[in-house]
Amino acid sequence: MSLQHELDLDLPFEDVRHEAVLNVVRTMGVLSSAGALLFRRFGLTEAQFNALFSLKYKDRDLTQSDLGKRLVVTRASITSVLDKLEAKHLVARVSVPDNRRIYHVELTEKGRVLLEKVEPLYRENLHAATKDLSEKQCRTLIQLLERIRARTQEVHEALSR
Amino acid sequence: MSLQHELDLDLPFEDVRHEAVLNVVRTMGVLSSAGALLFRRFGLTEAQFNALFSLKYKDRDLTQSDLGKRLVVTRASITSVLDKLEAKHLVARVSVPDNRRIYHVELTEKGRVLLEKVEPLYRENLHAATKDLSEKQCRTLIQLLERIRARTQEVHEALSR
DNA sequence: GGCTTATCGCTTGACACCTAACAGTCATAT
DNA sequence: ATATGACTGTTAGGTGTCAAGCGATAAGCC
Repeated sequence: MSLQHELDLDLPFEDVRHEAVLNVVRTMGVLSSAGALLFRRFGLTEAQFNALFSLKYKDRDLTQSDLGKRLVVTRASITSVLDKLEAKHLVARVSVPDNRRIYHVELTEKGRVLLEKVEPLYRENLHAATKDLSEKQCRTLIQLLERIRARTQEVHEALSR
Repeated sequence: MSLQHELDLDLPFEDVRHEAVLNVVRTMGVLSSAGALLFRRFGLTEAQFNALFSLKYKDRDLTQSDLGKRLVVTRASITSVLDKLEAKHLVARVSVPDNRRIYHVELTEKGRVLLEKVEPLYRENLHAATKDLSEKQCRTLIQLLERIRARTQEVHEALSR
């Protein structure tokens, strides 16, 4: 369905670039709420699932700051997400002898077991969502979005100055 | 820049569909933070700007629920956003004689003047962000995202049941 | 008229996120 | 050795969001 109709707009978009950007925003919204619905069945939020997922596929020890970089959120946000996960015994903060400032964050066995149940459904939904796209079209999409990100980051830097 | 590098991941994605979906998510994040940076200069949040923008281009009276549909947020969210905007005298809730349940939301003169300053910069950034895309590529992007949304909504409905 | 049902806006509580300020720890330079 | 600066994780305060539930109002039905 077109965005114009989806948002109950009376007039069509006059600017295809505007429409493209809003399509990204809207698609994110749809993906996000479908994800939230799935995760909630397991008592998880999106942020919590993303943290667990990152921890499962890490290939080296991650500090809270490292995790923040991967999830693109601030250290302060990571703290609160990990607090929730730790309270549920799904992750553990492991002290590092050499450096008492940092923790290494690890999945617990309980966390691993839970993720084992959620992840297949997550991947299933992921593939259902992109069912109408060929692999080549996926790659086209990725390329187009990368271009937008590159330019948007320039805009961001320009605004920061 | 590729998502793998951008997120400081050590291994490449093994699943192009997963990569595509995460690209949407990440692109939204970048667009959103660039937007937030711009709007903040005018004392606005993204949600507040979106509300003002919708109100400017409405072609009929909008209730809070109508506005919620266009912005794809719940009525509860609209209430708090409008509270903030009303406190700044940028919008007004106009009572409707025929139906005492509803308000019609209007831009005030002050709101219109403010938007007159923000909107050109918003559009400028929009075009900067999509500078590397031809109009045709924009349309391709839109089409690909529409397909993802359609399927994702099916997933959402399946999960709701 | 009187009843039910639906809709509207609002309130509350929970969550993720941000910014800013903080304290502890490490590294470095003086 | 000691002071400075950089880095890490935490806390506090505020925003936007949602879900669930409320009272008020409107619309439809008997």
